[in-house]
Amino acid sequence: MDTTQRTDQQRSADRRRRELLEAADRVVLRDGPHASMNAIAAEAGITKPILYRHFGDKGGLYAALAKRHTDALLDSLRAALDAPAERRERVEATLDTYLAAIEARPQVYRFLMHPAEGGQSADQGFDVGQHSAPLLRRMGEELAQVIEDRLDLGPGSQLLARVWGHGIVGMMYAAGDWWLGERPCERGELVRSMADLLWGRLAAAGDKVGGPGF
Amino acid sequence: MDTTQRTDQQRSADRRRRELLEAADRVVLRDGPHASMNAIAAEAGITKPILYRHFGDKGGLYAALAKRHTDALLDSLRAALDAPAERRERVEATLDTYLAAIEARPQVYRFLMHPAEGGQSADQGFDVGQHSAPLLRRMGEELAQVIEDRLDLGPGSQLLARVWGHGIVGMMYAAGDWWLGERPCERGELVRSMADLLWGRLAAAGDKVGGPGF
DNA sequence: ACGTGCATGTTACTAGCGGTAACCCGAGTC
DNA sequence: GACTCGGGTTACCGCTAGTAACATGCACGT
Repeated sequence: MDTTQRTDQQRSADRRRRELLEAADRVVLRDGPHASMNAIAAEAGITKPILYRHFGDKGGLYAALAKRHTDALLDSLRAALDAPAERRERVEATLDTYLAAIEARPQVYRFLMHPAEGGQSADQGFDVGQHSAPLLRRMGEELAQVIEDRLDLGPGSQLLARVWGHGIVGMMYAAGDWWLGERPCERGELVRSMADLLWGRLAAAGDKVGGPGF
Repeated sequence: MDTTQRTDQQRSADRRRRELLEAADRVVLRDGPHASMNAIAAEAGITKPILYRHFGDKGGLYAALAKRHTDALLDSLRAALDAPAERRERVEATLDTYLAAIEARPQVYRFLMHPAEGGQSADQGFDVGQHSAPLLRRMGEELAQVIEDRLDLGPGSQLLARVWGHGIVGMMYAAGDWWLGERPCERGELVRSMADLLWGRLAAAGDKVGGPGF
């Protein structure tokens, strides 16, 4: 096997792949998560079978596409999480970073959270597991790792960290989604409210007069 | 218009509708969220156009189906939330009820969280809003109402309650989904870990030795 | 008794999707 | 010049959601 030849080919293929991904990106941003393979191929100036040669199937293309955006988002989240500041400030910065991202590019967000179900081949056998968006899982695991690394949680810390990682990410997700739809307040206010929740204000709050508390 | 006649017709139509929904239920439970209209019609012993006459389109059928399950789940959650006990106990009971539900019937859960995207007619115009599952939204609003009714949160209580409602529901969702996929622990342990998070243990935890805390 | 609505049901179709087989062509190689 | 081989296309398959048009049976008014 000719090694340099092989690398040349691979480089060319990789360039093509990136071009195709960029075209796909444009289409998904324009048409939403239901962008068809035909449309993507047309945008890239080619026809379907090439896409299939490069990405296997629609799920493969969408996975590749999602990976880019997910990586980018995770990078900025890591940056916010690693900043030199108090814990509460970091938490707020991370929440704010996430919200700013979904606010700035809602279509990307929508695509990442709803990878269009990926056809029926993927879930034949009905595994149930991993039904939620890969982005959520990855964010959850990442946050869990940080929590476990940095916090002293005593026995059972690993499990606790993972539960919290996924839980906090879910909180961010659901509250963010609701906020994005209704825009009931400024971003900062939402951030503060969520941080308050994480800081135990739910447990500390007093009952309202007139009945047993929640 | 003959009123009794009309009610008779309506009652008959309603009965039929319920039968069809039950058939659809069986198919969705068996085949997952991608159950086709053909399959549902076959299970009901009829053919497609009847389904379309009753439910308009696939989204309508799925919405009707989801509403039943969502109502049922929300009823049991309300029961847990309204039990006469301490706040922490109630929170744990509610979390446990939710987790027990998704554990007992994962296919239903999967269906409720991923209503198969509902075709492209629904999101033409690309609203972005309300992208997450209706079940999440409804649970969030419901919980928000309870929080607002029962807790004394001072100024801005309404916004705070809604953020927390959606946030807690999201936490439950993501952690539950992860747990269902990996089964890393008993249900009770997950419940306790989440309650700990809500009770402020994240803020209270000490830094690990060797660096600035999270 | 007889049409006339009207709900219920069917067959047969369209349009579009994901995915694939088969062919096609130009560039490099012996 | 024949020969392979990567990049590309056309034309198709099977499946889906959704619909139009046709059939059937039961209640009604006259």
